[in-house]
Amino acid sequence: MYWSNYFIPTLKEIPIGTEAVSHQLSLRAGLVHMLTSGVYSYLPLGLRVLKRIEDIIREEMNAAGASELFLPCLHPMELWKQTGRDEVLKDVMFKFQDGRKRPMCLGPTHEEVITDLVKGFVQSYRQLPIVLYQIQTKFRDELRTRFGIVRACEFIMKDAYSFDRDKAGLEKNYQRMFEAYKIIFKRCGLETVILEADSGAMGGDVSHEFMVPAPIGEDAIVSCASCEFHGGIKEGQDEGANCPKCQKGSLQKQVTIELGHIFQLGTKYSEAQKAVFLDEDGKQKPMIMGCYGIGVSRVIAAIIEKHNDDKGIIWPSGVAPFDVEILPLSSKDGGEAIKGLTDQYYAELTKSGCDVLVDDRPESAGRKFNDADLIGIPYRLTIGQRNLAQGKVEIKIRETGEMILVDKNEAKQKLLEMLGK
RNA sequence: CGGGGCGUAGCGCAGUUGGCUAGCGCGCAACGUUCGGGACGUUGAGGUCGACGGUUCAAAUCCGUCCGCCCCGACCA
Repeated sequence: MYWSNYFIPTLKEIPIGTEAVSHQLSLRAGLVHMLTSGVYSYLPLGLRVLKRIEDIIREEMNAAGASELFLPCLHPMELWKQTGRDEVLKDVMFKFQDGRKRPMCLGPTHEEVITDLVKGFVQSYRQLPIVLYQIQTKFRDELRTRFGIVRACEFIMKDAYSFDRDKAGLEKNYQRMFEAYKIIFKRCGLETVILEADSGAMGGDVSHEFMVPAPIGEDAIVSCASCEFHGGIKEGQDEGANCPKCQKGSLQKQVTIELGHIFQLGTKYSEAQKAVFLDEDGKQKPMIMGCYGIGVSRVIAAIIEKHNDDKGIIWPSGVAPFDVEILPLSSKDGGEAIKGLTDQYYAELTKSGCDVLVDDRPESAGRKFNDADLIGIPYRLTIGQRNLAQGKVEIKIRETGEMILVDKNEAKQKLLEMLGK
């Protein structure tokens, strides 16, 4: 991709009305744009990151035996009445009437829709278990939006649902999802704290939250300094109190962002919606359900929150919008050689499976360097007359700031090694 | 939904005890000079001062109502 032919509107100054680093940087690096409070467009660079994260999620969900589908955003209120959640969630639902005067809402979550779908196709225990997931926009009428895409009215979520014939099956699927989540967040460059949690309006008994400690979190937790105990702050432990688990360490307070939440739902929805199957013993039973969510757009904010410096974003390689940025410097003489080499690297690296961005804009060196630091591509290949006169080009590693001069004929190989391609 | 802050050009801001044609920096357009860490000069385009109403000879500035955005809290599948 050539920058001059792409759309990366970077901002030099910090936008007004932003406090969170991730909010500022997602705006400044041209990742997202606010339409109105809590409603964001994803610009090309932001969309690339989103797709990288989605692909990681897809790989791990598929590996865990889940099948991807895509459910509607438009839901008839009739469906929500079946579980009574039209009342429970009435404050967060965007509700309206369609042209035929049917009461409708924009889906804030999809338990009712998926249960309705599955019950129509499954009659026998032989068809279970089933695990389905989707990556889709959710709509919640948040009175208080927060920190840009961290808490928005319209956001992207991965939601998965498991259907089992018995509790043992549910526990097995739950465990698989639990393990998949750990891998997903790790691949996104995030260290998570896993917490046993309340099921809230979702219902069910067992539930775990995947939290990332960050200054802009919405939930406070306490962690033990000497064992791996974590707990919600609501449980009443004070900072500095003795750990209830090991009795030795003192509790430290942390603020966290919730990125994932998984639930063992049981039969709450299947009973209400009559999603039943005929078991081996000839008896009709409600399906045992679990649901598993990840706030995908929120993951972007968490990554930026954890991976940045005063110059900008530092993308972990697994989610970076590009692998390499080639930065040719304009020059009075030698311009042709620089351009030729740039195009050659671009073609060769692309052919080798790298996503490459070329900053071919006729801008000053300083500006291009600063923009490169801001958008945070892991590796930068600088081609300038000064080094080229010695037959060298420069590779800069965004994370460490390390700069390596390499022979121009070895740059491609070196980069492929660094990228592990 | 309670409390606080803010709203002047695409972005960041000044101007607010009422007073001339509303200003600065960045960005943008043109030309020239530059070219390894946000270059320089010259010229230029760009504004319902958030909206509506009021006070006044005169309102970005004072008063009222509303709208929008941000932060804290309540809420949060």
